[in-house]
Amino acid sequence: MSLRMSTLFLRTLREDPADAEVPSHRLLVRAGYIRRAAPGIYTWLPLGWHVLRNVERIVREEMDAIGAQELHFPALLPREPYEASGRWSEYGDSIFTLRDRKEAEYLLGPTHEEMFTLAVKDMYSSYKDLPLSLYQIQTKYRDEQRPRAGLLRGREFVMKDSYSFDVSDEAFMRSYLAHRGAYIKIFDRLGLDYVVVAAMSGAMGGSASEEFLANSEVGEDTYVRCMNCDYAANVEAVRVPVPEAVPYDTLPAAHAEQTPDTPTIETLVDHLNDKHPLADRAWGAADTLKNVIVTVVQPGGAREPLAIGVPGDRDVDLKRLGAQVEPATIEAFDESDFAKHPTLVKGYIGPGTLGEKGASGIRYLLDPRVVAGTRWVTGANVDGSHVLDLVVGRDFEGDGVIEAAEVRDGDECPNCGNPLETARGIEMGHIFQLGTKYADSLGLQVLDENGKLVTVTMGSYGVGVSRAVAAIVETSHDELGIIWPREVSPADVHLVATGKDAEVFEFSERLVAALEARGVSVLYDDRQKVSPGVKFKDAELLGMPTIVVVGKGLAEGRVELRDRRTDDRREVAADAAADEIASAVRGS
RNA sequence: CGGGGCGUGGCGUAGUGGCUAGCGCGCCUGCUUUGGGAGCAGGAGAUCGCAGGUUCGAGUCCUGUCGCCCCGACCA
Repeated sequence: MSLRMSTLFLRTLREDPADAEVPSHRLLVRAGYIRRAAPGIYTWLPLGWHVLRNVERIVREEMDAIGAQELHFPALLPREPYEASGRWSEYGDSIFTLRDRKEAEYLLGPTHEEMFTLAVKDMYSSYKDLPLSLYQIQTKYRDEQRPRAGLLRGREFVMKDSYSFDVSDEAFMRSYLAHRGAYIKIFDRLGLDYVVVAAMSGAMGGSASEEFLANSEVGEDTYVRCMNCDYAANVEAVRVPVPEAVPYDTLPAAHAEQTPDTPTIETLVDHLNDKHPLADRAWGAADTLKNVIVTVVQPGGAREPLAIGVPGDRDVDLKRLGAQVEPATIEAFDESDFAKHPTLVKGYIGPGTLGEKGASGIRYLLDPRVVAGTRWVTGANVDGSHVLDLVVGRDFEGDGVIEAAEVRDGDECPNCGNPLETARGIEMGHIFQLGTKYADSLGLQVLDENGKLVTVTMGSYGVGVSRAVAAIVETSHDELGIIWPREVSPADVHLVATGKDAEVFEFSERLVAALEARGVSVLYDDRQKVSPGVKFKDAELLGMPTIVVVGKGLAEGRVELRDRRTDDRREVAADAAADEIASAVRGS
C-alpha cells in the first residue's frame, strides 16, 4: 500500500494550534492526523485513521490469540439494562442520554458490561459453555466534565472492551491472567513505556483491578512504585502501612487549653513550640490531627457530611477519597453546611463532637496512621482552643478507617518498608475482577455439573484505543514532530523526491513499486513544485520511522536512507535501494 | 462549581471610538526557483462568536449571552 502526498487529504500546519497544550494534541493536529469537531470530539483524517486502525489491528490480533471472540454491540442503547445494573444513576450526568420520537429513553454507551452480560444470559445456560471471553472495539461516549488534551480525555473515544465469563473463581483467574498477558503484548507492540499498577475498581465495581499506565508527565493518574521491591499502585489504591498499636496506660491525660488565633496547622504548631517546647525536637504538623469535613453525594442525590481525620502534615487527596466512596462523589463543605452543624467550630474541629455518637452525629473516619495508642494535638470544638495528649482508643475512637490522605514521595512501601517514588501516567488499560456484581444484578446464572444454578464470575478489560494514539505520541516525539513506532506508523517509509529532474520522479515511482512488492508501505512525497525544505519538514513532522531521500545523489547512483528516531543517515546504491530499505525496515 | 485567559478569512495574529479591518502562513494565476519551511507580480477569501445598547460613528465602550483554553476543586 502506498500513499501520495500530492493527492492525500492532508494539510500540515506550520504553527501550533492555539488551543493545544500537550505535545500529542499539538502534533496530531499540526501534522494533520486529527481535527477538532466539537469539545472532546475529534475527526480522524486519513493518516490518523491509518494509525488508529493499526492500533486496532494489534489489539485484535492479541485478543484473538487468547481465544476471545469479537462481536459488536450498538453504541445507541436502551435505558433498561442500565437501570437494572444501577448505572443509569451511578454514571449520572456523565452519560449522554436522549429520547426517541415516542419519548423512550436511550443512552450512548459509556461502557457495555450490561449488554455483554445480557447477551450471554440470553444465549448460554450451562457450565459447558464456559469459559467464554468476548470483546468489541467500540466508540464510547462519556459527557466528561472537562475534556482535555485532545485525544487523551475525549467525550467520544474508541475503546476495546472485553469480558470473561467463568463458573468459578479459579477458572476466572485463568481468564484474567490470559487477558493480563495479552495486554502486556499489546502495549509492548505499541511501543509504550508503561507500568502495571494496583488500582481501584471505581464505577465498574468488583474487588480488584490493575491498570496499565503509560509513563508521561501529562498523564492524569499518579502512581507510586517501590524503589526496592515490585510494589506499584495508583495513589488511589495505595495502602498505608499501619503502625503497631501502642499501650497508652502511661501517657498523660488529655487536657484542653487556650490556643488563641490558631485556626491553621501552621499557627498551631508555632503556638506549641512557643508554649510547650519539647526537649528533644520541635513540634511539627505531623503531631497534630486535622479533621476535614466534606459532603458525600450519593448517586441518588442524597447528601451527608463526612469527617476525616488525618495527620496535620498531610492533605486529604480528593482523588483518593473519591475512589474510596465511589460511586458517590465528594463536594466541599461550605458555609451553609457549617451553619447546619453548629457544634463544628471552623478551625478548631476535634473528635469530641465527631463520630456517629458525637454531638454533631457526623460519621468520622480516620487515616490508618491514626491508630490506637497514638497521641495527638487537635481541635477542642471551642474557638481558640485545642486539646493536647488526646489518645486514640483511650480518649476517642473513629467510626472506621479510610485511605484518603495524600501519598508522597518517600512514603513507606506497604510491602517492604522502603521509600516509594511517585510518577504520572496515562491510563491505557484497566483489567477488573468484577466477581458477580453484574451477574447478580442481571441474573446471569448457569447450571453446574450437579445441576445447580451458579452465578457466573466475570472480568472486564479495557484498552483505550484512541487514547493509545495520543499516548504513543506523548512517549515518542521530538521537537521536530512525531516518531511512530513501526507497528502503528501509517507507512513504513516516507519517500521524499526532491529536485525537478524528471529522472528523480521516474526513479522514485519505480522504487515505490519495488518497495510495495517487498511488502513495505510507502508515503511518497511526489509533489513536484514544492521546495525540498518543505518536504523535509513535513517528513519530520509526520513521523514515518524511515525517511528515504531521492534527489541530487541520484545522478551518482545514490539515495539517502534516514532513521527518523536516531537521525542516522547513510547513502545506499540506487539500484540496491529497494532491498536495502526493506531490510532496514525489517531490522528496526 | 469557582478563578483566570481568549473569541478578528482555513491556521497564527495586529488593530489609543474615526477613512476601504492590517500582517504572516496557507490557497489561486503567471514567470523564475528546487538538499532545509523560495522570489517577484497579480488575485480569491472576514456579516470582527451572537444579541441588544451607548454614539454622528463600535472590531474597539456597556449589558447580556454562547463558546473555547488553562488552572483549582477541601486543608478547617
